[in-house]
Amino acid sequence: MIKITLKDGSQREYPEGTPVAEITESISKGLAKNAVAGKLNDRVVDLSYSVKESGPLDILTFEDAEGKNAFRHTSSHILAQAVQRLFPGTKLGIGPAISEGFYYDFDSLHIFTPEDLVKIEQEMEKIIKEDLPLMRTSKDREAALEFFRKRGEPYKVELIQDLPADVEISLYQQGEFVDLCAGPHVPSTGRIKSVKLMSLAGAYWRGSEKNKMLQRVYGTSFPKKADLDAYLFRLEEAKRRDHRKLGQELKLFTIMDEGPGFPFFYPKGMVIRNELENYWRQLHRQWGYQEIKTPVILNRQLWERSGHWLNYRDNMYTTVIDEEDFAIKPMNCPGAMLVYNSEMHSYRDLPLRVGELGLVHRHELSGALHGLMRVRCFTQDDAHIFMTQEQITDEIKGVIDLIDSLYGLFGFPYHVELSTKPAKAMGTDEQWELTTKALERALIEKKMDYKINPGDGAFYGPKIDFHLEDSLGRTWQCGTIQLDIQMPEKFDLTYVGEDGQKHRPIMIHRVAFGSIERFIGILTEHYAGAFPTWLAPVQVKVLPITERQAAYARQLADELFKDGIRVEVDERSEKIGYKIREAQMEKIPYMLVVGDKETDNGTVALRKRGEGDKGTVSFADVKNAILAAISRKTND
RNA sequence: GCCGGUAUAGCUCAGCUGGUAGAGCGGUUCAUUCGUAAUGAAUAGGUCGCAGGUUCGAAUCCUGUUAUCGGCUCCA
Repeated sequence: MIKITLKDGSQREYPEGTPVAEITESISKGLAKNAVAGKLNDRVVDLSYSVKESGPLDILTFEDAEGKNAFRHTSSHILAQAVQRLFPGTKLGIGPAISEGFYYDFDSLHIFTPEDLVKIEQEMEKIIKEDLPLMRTSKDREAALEFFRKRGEPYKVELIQDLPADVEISLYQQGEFVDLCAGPHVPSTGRIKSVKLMSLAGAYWRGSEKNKMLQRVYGTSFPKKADLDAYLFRLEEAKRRDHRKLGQELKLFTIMDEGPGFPFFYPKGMVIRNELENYWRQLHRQWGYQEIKTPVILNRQLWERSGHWLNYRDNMYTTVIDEEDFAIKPMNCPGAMLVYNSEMHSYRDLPLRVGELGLVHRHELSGALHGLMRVRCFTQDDAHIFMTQEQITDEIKGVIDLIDSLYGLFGFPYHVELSTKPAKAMGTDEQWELTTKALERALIEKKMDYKINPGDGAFYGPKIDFHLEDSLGRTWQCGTIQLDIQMPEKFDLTYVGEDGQKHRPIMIHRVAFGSIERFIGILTEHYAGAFPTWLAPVQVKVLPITERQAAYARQLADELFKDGIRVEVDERSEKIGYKIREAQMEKIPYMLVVGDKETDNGTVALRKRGEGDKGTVSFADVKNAILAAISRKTND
């Protein structure tokens, strides 16, 4: 007999070799219906797995991450089976489950079209109806290689060859279809109730551009049709929030053919930018920063000295001036170095915090461009902090606090990653060790959860990256804190210590917004275009019901304008419903409707975004409420 | 950069198998003066991304090119 401990702590005994499915059945019929896999002694297993050892057992359903994985993974096998039925000779790449579904990579002479997806989906539904059981078998290495060679699956052969020697090679079979797979899987294809193929894409074999490009089919699946519908609805909602669409509709920015990756900002987008920058300056003043501005174009020698010419050349735009090479800055640091070096510094000046809203240009691959999120020119809210070794931890902690307060203002969830030494890097391992440890210590002292991102540091130093989560669940790197002892050496930075000797400062590079452009993109999606009043391009719209109230409307607007409020009057001879509809679509936070009644007694009929008609109120009260919302930067 | 899709008026899109361009919104003008998400009428606006080619004839077919969208990170 074996002893099984269930999630609730209760223990049950079963004869050795009882399948997980039977154990599940004995616990609850309902659970058995929803079970997709088991987790025995922390190992995920099939429901058909015969339990031979005692230990804790979790029954996984679609609600569990690992259960979802098995469910989607089986879905990908069904996809591959359908494709091989419809397009015989198609070679299989890999077909894993991913966060929102699954994919399978195929090598086929036939180029798949969106119409094919419909046919494949129908074939998949057939396979689901056939309710084929999935059977696991294992083979030794030679037999497995032979098996896939015979079936004409070169990619599977390559995968087996790369498997570690001691690992069990398992196959899963459903009907005529067999795939190399570690599992686990749901017991039969009939369990996949609702499946949908989403898109087609090219993908390099094993993710390397040196390899052949395969055709990838993306899909998703759910145990219930309603769940699929809910998922599709969420995708639609995400599309409605897409900053590229909203940016166009709300006239915030545009990207034209004439400047791929180089965004234009319209007046309304500039309002948001300027508000963000104003707040940024206010915040940095509080945190003891100074501000500078360095040139966009600087000569080649500088970039050679900083190491960019050697390490970052592929991403840099260059130009020639009077027969001399120049580069358009991809980073602000070398300029800041020159500023630091332009005068002598005492230890009394340190830490010296120098900020710069610097416009940088980087050559990104054309296929990587994406609205404001991935561009070829953007404004970094940069700063360089020059300090002594003793000041490192406090300064890093200060920057973490600054960034946290900035993100908190918008209510953004974020997580932190620590990126370590990349392949292409300057400096010794000891230097990297020292700086990486310093960053880590600050994180530990701040009691922050973080994940290590190996090899993703800047070429001059390790970094702490802040990743925001947007409305699509994608994460975007925004803030970053980089610790650097390379640049101060390259530029021979010094300060005079208490001892009257010259010493080498250590430097922090850091950004909080990251890129103002990207941050605006993220904000747009976050608020679905309904920016809080302090950021809204137009904060108030005064809507006279007829021409008779035009003078009163203008008078109100003037008063608001004098107090710095961004206000417009809609004096067109349209019906009030039409004016309201338009203001609503522009996502204006406050509408002041004025008719004869309001004109006569000096009031307004307030309509607030998201709240609708608030009735008649005194103008002074509304004005004060608006001013308060702006100055407190309320998330309204 | 690579794979696939897309490119028609300011915006969103229609235009079947090739016969020389259409709607709605928006703009302008006029009428209307209206109480909480679209008043009516008239009118202007496009060398169909660009360059070649096939054809009597190309928005439509072919080639190239540019931009854009999705993907190329999730590893049996």
